[in-house]
Amino acid sequence: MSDAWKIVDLLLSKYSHPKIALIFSNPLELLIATILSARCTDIKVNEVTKNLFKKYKSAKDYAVADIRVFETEIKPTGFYKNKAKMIIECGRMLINDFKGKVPDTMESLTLLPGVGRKTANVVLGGVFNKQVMAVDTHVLRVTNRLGLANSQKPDIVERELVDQVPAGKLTSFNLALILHGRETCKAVKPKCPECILLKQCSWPDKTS
DNA sequence: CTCCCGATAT
DNA sequence: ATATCAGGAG
Repeated sequence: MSDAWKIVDLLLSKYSHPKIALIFSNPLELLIATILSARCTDIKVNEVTKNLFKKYKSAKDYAVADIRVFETEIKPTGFYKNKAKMIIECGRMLINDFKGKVPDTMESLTLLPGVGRKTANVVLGGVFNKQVMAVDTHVLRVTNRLGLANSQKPDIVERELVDQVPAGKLTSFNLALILHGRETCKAVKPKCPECILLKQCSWPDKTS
């Protein structure tokens, strides 16, 4: 696939310096925001965290939180009972096993409840300046349509992309893919006619 | 594989 | 009515 570099360049020229849509000001805030973002729009997460982060400023604040209160505070993000339980346990584990600080390795991050490979990669790329590919629903859909990936399994797709994309551009390409997935290569009614990758795309869109 | 959860778009 | 939304756990 020599198309990969071309696609990377085209997308990065459109989204020159892509940023994470989640609002945060430190590693802990990004970790919590990313856990909350599971199957939820970033807009709703930002609404919730705007108030949440005023109250919860350290791992200990989450560790000692009242679960009932916390559930209502994060309710709009959905799956709130699971997320509340996981985030509070996450705070406890950060205190007990990581001296209250968010770890900066994949192995440690994925030990935390509610943190899978995708969430860990968001944190690694977002605040620890690592070159990573966090495969979420957008990345999965867009790269499969483009022919850059051929799998519905996120960890397989992650490896396929890491193998094809220039190492130094992984994180920015990751964010550009998400923006492209949200604005153009949408799950429902994609805007193929206005897509800058139309020529490199192998996806036969007969619907629109 | 199912479940967790509810708002929004079509 | 149905699909989808920065997924992860059991």
